[in-house]
Amino acid sequence: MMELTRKGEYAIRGIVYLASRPADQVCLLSEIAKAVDVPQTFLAKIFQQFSKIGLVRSYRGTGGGFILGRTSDKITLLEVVEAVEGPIIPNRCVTGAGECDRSNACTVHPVWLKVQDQVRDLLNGITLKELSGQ
Amino acid sequence: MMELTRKGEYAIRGIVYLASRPADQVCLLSEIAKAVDVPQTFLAKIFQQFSKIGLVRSYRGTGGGFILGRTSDKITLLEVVEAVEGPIIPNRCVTGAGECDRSNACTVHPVWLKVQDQVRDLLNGITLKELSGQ
DNA sequence: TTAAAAGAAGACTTAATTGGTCTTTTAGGG
DNA sequence: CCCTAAAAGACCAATTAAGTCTTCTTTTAA
Repeated sequence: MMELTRKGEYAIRGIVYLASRPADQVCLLSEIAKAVDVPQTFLAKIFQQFSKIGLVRSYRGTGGGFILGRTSDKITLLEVVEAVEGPIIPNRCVTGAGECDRSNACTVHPVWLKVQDQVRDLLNGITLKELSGQ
Repeated sequence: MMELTRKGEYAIRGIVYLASRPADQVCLLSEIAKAVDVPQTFLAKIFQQFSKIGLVRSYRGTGGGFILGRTSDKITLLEVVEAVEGPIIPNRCVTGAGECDRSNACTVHPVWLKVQDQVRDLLNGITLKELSGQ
């Protein structure tokens, strides 16, 4: 339970590697994929998601590649994980509206809320800077 | 991410219902399934898993059914969840031996360990007694 | 204007989830 | 001793999700 998918694992590996590179120079996807041992085609989609929400900035064409969208101390592990895995929701209960049709009886509800909070807090306290050992 | 599967949801619903019933009388699977609105065939498998690890005790034949394997204050939500969803492991890293072949570089490892600990602690602190409102 | 690179869409494969069915075992009651 | 109620167990099937690869488009520096 609670296992990260490959996608999430790859996402973390990839962006942590990017964070470990000089901040001012673009990094090829092919380089990242090779360095962290992830299928490049898969990593491409992951970085597209990152790009859409500004976690990374992309440059196309010759000399293109990726750089971080913000400095590595301003990007949290929570953002990275949620970018590709979706929001952290231990149970349909905690999503709110109508999802928990048994809400009256659902005594488990508050427990999941607490789990959600704790995990989010913890992941939110970790930045790429720390993870990349800079 | 971190979402419980149906199986986990059903498992909780089912055993919480059982905990809400008189402790000294066996309860039919068909009754539980109907009460918590879960396919009986699916719930059967879940309760078989419960039975194997002693979370519930089963009686076959006429007048058979299920009762809790221990009193409801001695069964935690963690046990229930792990019984059907497997151990709480946010990332292959924390499983130990060889799973994290990149362990040297894996700075994320300790974070997942912390997540694992926190979630396990929290779920371990909740008993069926509380959940069943007794 | 061409080659390098990311963006986008989708096809395909494999694995997990969510059930169902049918047979077997166990136990109680007439 | 048979019949019936109930869980156990072994399969099986549909659906969904995960993971991977392919192909084509768009952008842009040289």
